[in-house]
Amino acid sequence: MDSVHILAAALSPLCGVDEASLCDWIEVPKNTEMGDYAFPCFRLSKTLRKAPNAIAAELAEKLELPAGFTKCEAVGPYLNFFTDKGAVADTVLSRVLKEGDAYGHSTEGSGKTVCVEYSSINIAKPFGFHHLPSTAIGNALYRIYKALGYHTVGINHLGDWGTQFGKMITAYKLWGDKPVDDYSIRELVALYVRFHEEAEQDPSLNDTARAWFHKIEQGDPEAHMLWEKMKDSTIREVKVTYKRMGVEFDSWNGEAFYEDKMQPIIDELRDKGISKVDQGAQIVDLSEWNMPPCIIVKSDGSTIYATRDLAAACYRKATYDFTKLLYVVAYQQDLHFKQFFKVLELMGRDWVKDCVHVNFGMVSMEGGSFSTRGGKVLYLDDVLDAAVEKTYDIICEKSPDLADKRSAAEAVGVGAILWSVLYNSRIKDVTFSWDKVLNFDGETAPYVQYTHARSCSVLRKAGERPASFDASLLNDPESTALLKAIAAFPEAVRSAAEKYEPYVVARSIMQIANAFNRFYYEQRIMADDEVVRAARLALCDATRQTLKNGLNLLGLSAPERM
RNA sequence: GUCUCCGUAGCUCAGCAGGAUAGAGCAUUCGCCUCCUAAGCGAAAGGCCGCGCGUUCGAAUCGCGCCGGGGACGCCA
Repeated sequence: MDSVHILAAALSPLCGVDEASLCDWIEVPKNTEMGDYAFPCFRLSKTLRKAPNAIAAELAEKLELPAGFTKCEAVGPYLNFFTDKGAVADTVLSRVLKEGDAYGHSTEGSGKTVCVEYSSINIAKPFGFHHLPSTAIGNALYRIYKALGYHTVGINHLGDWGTQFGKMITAYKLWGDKPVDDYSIRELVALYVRFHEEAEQDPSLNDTARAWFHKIEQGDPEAHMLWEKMKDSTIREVKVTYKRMGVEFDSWNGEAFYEDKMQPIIDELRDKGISKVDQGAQIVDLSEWNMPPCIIVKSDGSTIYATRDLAAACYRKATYDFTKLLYVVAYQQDLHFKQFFKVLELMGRDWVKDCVHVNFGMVSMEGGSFSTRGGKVLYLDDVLDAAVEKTYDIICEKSPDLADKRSAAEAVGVGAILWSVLYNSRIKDVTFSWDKVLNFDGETAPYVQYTHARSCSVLRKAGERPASFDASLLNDPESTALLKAIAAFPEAVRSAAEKYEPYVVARSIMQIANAFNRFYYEQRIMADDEVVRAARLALCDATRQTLKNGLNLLGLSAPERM
C-alpha cells in the first residue's frame, strides 16, 4: 500500500468520503516545502458546510498520524503531510540498487504483445534527417514497452514497391557501370535524380520504367533480381545507421510483402457491401462520419496505401495477436489513419480499438524543404557525423586524457541528435538548424550523459564501499530532491508508455541529472565521515543506475567516461 | 470552404484527469574550480499563459466563439 492510500484510509472516516475519491483528491505539492502530500479541503466545504480553512484545521487536530508520516499541518485550506524521509530514502535506494538494470521496468505487460511500426524508410532513397522522429520515437516506445514486460515487435514497413523501382532499373540499365550490389544509397539516388532529369527531355523513359516495374510484378527473373539487390544493399547500408542509434527491428516486411495479401481484403469489402464502385474506383464511402471516401482500388485497377495498410493490419493481427499496434507516422497522415481505422471497424475487426496512430510533427529545414528529386536532402548520417565530430573536439579539449575518445564521442554525438526529438511532445514540429542541433549546453543528452559519467567517476574513485548504509543521513534538501526524482522514474516510464510519449522518460532523467548536479555541488559525496560517505555513495550509485536505465530506454548509451 | 492540430518569457519548450507565488533551457548580465569531471552550480532580468464569454469555491488547464499559424481534404505514401 502506498502513502496516498494510507492517507486516504486515515482521512476517510473523518470526512465521510470514500477512500477511492480521497486518493484522487490527494495531491503532491509543487513546492516541496509544503510537504510531500497535500489534501485540499475545498470540496468538503459544501457537504460539511464549513470554510475550507476551518476544515483543514479541524482535520489536522483530529487526525491520528498514520505510520510512515512525521507531520501533518493545516496551511490555509490545505492539509499538508510530511513523510518519514529516512524510511522513504531507504526504500528507494534499496529498490534501485537491488533491481539494477531493471529499475523502472515491470512485468505489467507480460503475456501481451505490442507491435510498433516505425522508421519505414523507402528503398533506394536517402535515409534523411526527416526520418529521425519516427525512428527515434518508435525505437524508444519499442524499448519502453519491452521494459514493461510486453513482447514487442518492431516493424520497419519499408517503401519497397512501386513504379519508382521501374525507374531505378531503367536508369541502372542505361547508366549503371558496376554491379547493383556495389551501389550505395547516394549513388542510387543519383541514378534516380538523373532519370528524372533525362525523362524531362525524353518522356519515353517513363514508359520503359513502367514496363520494368511490370516485369518486377510479373516475377521476371532479371527485374526481380535487380529490385531485390537494390533492396538488399539499401538495407545493409541503413542497418549501419540504425545500429549507431540503437535501433532494431524484428520485421522488415514492407509494401512488397503485402502485394499478395490485399485481394482477400478487397473481396471482403465488396462482398460485405462496404465498398462500392465510384468514378471507376472502388471506395468506401465515409460521408456518414464526415470523412472523404477511402479509396481501396484505383480506377486503373491498382491498389493504394490504404489497401496495403488494411492487409498489413490484418496480417499482423493474425501473426502476432497484438494487444496494441502502434503506427509512428507523421501527423500529415491523421486523416488517412482515421479513415483506414474506420474501414477496419466497418469490416468488424473489433481489435481496431487497439490500433493507435502515434503521430508526430513536421520536420523542415530552416528556410527550405526536403525533396529527393531536387537533390535537397539532409542525410541523417551526415547530421550524426557532424555531431560526433563536434563531440570529439569537445572531448579533446575537456578530457584530453580519455582513453577511448572515439567511442565516447559516438555515444554522445548520436545521443544529442536522438535527444532533440525525444525531449519534447511528439506533436511539436522540428525545424532543423545546425546551431540548434550542435548545441550541447543545457537540457540535452550530453548533459545527462555527462552527469552519468560524473557519477561513475565518483564511484570509481571511491572504490570499495560498505554494503550497508544509513539512508536517514540523506536528509539535506539536495539529497531529498534527488531521491524524489529517482523515486518518480518508474512512474515516468509507465506514463510514457500510456501516452506514447518518450519525452516523459527524458524529462524524468533530466530532472534526476539536474538534482544530482546540485547535490554534487552542495554535498561532498566523499565525505570525511565514512557513514555519511556510504550513504551518499549509495545515492550516487542509484543516480548512476537510473540515468543509465533511462538513457537506454530512449535508445541512448551511457558512457562511463567522457 | 470543411475537418484537424497548435498558440505559455526575445527564442525552444514543460506544466493541461482544475488547486497554494506559472516552471526549465537557450540567448543577455553578473558570480563560483588550492576539494569527487566547470559538457557543472548559483543569481539577476524577462509573462494580461493569443482574445472574449461560460462552467466552478477556484481556469494556463474544462466548454463554446473569435483571431493567428501548421496540416489534411478521391485515385502519392
